[in-house]
Amino acid sequence: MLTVTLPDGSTRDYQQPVSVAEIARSIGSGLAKAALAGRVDDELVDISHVVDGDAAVAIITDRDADGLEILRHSCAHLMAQAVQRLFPEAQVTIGPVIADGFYYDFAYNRPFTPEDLSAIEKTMQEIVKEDLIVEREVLERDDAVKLFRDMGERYKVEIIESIPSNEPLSFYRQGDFIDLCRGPHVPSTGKFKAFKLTSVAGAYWRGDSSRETLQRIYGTAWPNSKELRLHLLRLEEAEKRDHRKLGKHLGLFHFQEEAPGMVFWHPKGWTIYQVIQSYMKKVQDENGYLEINTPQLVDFSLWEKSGHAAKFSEEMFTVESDNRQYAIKPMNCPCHVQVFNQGLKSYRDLPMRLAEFGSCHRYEPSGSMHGLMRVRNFVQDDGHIFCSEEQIQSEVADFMQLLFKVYRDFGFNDVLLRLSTRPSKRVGADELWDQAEDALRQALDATGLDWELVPGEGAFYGPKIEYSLRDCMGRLQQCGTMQVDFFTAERLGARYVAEDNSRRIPVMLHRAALGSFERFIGVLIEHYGGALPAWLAPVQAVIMNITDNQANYCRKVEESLKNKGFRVVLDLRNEKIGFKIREHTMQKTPYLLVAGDREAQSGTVSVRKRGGEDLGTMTLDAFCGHLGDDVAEYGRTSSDSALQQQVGT
RNA sequence: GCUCGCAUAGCUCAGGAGGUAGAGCACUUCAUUGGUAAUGAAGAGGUCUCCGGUUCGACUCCGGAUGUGAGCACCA
Repeated sequence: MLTVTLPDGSTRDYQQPVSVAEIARSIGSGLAKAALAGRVDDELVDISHVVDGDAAVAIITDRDADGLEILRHSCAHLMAQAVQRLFPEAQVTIGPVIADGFYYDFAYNRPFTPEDLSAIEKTMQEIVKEDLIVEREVLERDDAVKLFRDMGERYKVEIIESIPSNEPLSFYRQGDFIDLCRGPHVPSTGKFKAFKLTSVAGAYWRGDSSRETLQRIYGTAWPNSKELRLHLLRLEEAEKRDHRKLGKHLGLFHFQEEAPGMVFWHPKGWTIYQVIQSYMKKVQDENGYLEINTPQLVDFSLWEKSGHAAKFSEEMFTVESDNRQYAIKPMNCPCHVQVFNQGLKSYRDLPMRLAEFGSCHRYEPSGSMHGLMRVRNFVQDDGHIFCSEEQIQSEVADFMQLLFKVYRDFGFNDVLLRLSTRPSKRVGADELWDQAEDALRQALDATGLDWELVPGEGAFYGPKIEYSLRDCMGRLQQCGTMQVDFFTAERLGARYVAEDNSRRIPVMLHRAALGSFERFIGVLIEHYGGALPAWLAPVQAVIMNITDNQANYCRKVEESLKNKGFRVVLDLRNEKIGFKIREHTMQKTPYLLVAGDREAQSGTVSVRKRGGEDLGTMTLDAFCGHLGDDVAEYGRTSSDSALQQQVGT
């Protein structure tokens, strides 16, 4: 006799051990059919799993997040089986679940082509029709090694051999295909309803660039074809919002072969950049930062002293002049220490917050560059806070307030916080790392927000908090950073006089809110799909005449709006009004002002928003008020966001 | 940097057994002065990314370089 408690709190008694599938069947035949797996006392299991004691049991279907993940993981197996049917020489390696789908890496003597993908997809459909039972088996490690060695699957053998020998290993078999897997999996291959193979790419075996390249196939899987279609639609939408495409279309910037990874900003793009920069300048002023500016070229020896050359010399641009080796600065920190070092500093000077819109050059690997998102020349909204150990926490907390305000003004309410701790290659004593990591941990806890730990991803000189924005497509964009550094100040000889007249080494906090202007603008363009809010829009309003009669009136309107500080342009071209409306709508100008004879006579403008909304005819003053309000709103959206409630601002 | 693609007019893209190319939009000119997402006509515009090779002949085939795309790796 055993009692099973279901998620709704109800209980069911069974006379003898019972499988999850049987429990599902005893609840209802519909559920039995939909069952993909089970959750027994918080552990995910196959539906064949037998419950032999009192337990809390939930039936997992594809409506469940876990169920969808299981479906996708099983779909990776399905794909591997199909690949091996079509290409018996292909060796299997690993095939995990990723966001929205899965991939599987194969070792094969040639890359897969798009034609191969459709063939594989077809074979997958066939296997689905065959509705093969998926069975779990447990093998001893040595038996497992033998099994896969006999099949000639040397990658699997390597994986199995790397697992401790005393662990029994589970395998899943479907027809003639067997794979090492923790599971659980769907009960049979008939359970898949909607999947699609999306792309192929090379990937390194075990993620190690010194090892062989495998052929990776990406796929996506959903509970039904409608959701699959929606997903594909979302991908299309994302493609339309691609900042590289919009940057060209809206005339914001360009790249060219002579300066790979470096931006040529056009007037409109540069306007956006300048608006953001003056906004950040203001925010920093209000928060006690002192803006500075430091040289582009700095003798290589400084980078040796700071420790950057040892780790990044390959990625630094260098210039030789007068037999001296200079580096084009890849970062601003060492220069900021030089500013701090001028004059004897007292504890009374701390915290000293130095900020610079610092242009940096880094020789990024060619394959890593991506539009504005990853470039070789970028400008950070960089800042270094020199402080005492006691001041770390409040400085970190203050910075977070600044950061959340900034993000909210740009229209981002969802921020993900991650703490990256000591990497294997690092400088300094572990006790200092303990201290630095603790300081950040406490600062994170103090926000009351959730945060994630990412072990081993810190900078070589200290742990860091990374702030990622969730954009409107649900993607995470890492922008802000806060890093605690106990080493650089010491290496570069920074000292201050403490209360007891001793010389102490200041702690250095490296911080940026936007990260880089380039990347941040890229994120903004994609987040807004190019339709930037009025405060950021390079052109806030366009004034259009209907016939030449109103040209002078339009010029007056332009002048008066410009005098009020608005960014407006005139369009007096000899074109029909519909044509002009269409063009400026496509250029995503927030406000389209039309002036015909009626408006010219009454001193008004007819106002249309880029979305097509007609605000009617209003006086110029009324429009100025409207636009002024809109600009003052920044990009702030829903006032009830969880983030705002939690940080209480 | 690695794997595999891609590179044709300002932009978006066609094209051809290897015989130096085409559309739409944009641009210029002319006509048109029209009230909320495309007025009409004409014109101009190209060393088909670059360097080699094969060939009577290469934009097309082969090799390389550069840039770029999707991933991977990297990211102070």
